[in-house]
Amino acid sequence: MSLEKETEEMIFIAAQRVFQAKGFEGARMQEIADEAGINKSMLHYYYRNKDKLFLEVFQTSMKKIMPGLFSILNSEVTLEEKVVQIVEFYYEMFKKNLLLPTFVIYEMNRNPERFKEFIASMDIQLPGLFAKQVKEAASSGKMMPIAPHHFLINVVSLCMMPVVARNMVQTLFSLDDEAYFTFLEERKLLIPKIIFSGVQPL
Amino acid sequence: MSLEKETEEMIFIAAQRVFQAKGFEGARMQEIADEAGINKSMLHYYYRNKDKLFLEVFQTSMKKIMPGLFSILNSEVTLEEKVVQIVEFYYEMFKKNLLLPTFVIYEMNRNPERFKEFIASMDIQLPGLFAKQVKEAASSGKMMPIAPHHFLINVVSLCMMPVVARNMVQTLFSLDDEAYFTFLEERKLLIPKIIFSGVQPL
DNA sequence: GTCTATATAACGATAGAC
DNA sequence: GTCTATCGTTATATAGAC
Repeated sequence: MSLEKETEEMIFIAAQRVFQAKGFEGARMQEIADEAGINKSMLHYYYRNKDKLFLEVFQTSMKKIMPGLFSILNSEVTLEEKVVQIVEFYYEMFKKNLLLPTFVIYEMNRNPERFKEFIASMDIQLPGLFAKQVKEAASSGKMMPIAPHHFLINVVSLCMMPVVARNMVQTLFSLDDEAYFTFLEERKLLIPKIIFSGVQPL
Repeated sequence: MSLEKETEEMIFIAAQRVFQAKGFEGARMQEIADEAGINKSMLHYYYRNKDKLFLEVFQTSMKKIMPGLFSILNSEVTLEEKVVQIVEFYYEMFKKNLLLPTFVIYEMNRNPERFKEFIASMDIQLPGLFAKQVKEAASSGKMMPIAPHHFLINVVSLCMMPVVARNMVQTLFSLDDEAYFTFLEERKLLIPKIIFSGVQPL
């Protein structure tokens, strides 16, 4: 009988946990092995070296964050609906793994080339439909004129930053874990309001 | 004659650059020495070990980000003016050092206890005046009801995230360095508008 | 204070038995 | 495939001459 798949997957899951918690430089192969409950040399048997193991983890993490965003942006729904869907999409993902966005953002900066390669390999492109919607909404007077990339960055910033800066949020506002999750939940409704109406009364 | 102060300061400046670019785990004492143009053992002579050197850099970085924010929040100006000042304050700082926010946010998560100690030592506290302003604006009908910490996090998120995720922004939108700085400059005017009116036409 | 040389420990990676 | 033992390298840190 063979447990290869199980072992390989256990290693990968352990690597995800350790890399996401400690980053590439801070992660230890020994810790990944301990976390997976197997011998250290198994890591090299299945993934050859630390770089290759990391790359697998990084790419898998990227795939959780980027393609979903772009398929929403490209879909045939209104701008309002897109914002709601993006917020929902991200917060449901973050709820399962709070370390994911920090990991991706940090490792993206540590190795810009690797990120460029990823984007190229996925042929992710800025959706023309989305840009068109933003421009049309502005020219028809329904919205103030705003560059599509500012619009997009605003939504993503309001979603991600409170998770990336989790420790700051919890410490400054004295929130325990439960209160922090409530805080995130509140933002699901809040962010679309801020994007479209700011703090103006309804 | 003695160059102690100069040497110590050169080390500190070099340490800032290396730690902010590579993080604690990625930084090498040798690289800091090279960057400072001095011998590696000088680092230990002046700062004893890597941890102590790092702590100096981290605390100095924190002091650039936190107290200024809170003094604006506590000042006697309108809510609108506070938002304008915060955006101005952060973007002028980031212009000088783009790595600062990423460094602080990342290292804050890597060692939550150290951040708590810092906050305690600075007796930084959530400004009551600011919270009062937000509540009053809501109860008088000028603003929608919004928790003060959401309001604050929204402003900080819109400022910081595009800098923390610089590589993502530049890659996805194909911005060279000059275009990226223009992008940041545009946000100085944009962020207060989004906070108070969202994307509604004026 | 500043250097050279070296101790010490940790890490990634490999060899080889089973 | 999985283990033990170990190699080779690199990192922080220190000792000691000047």
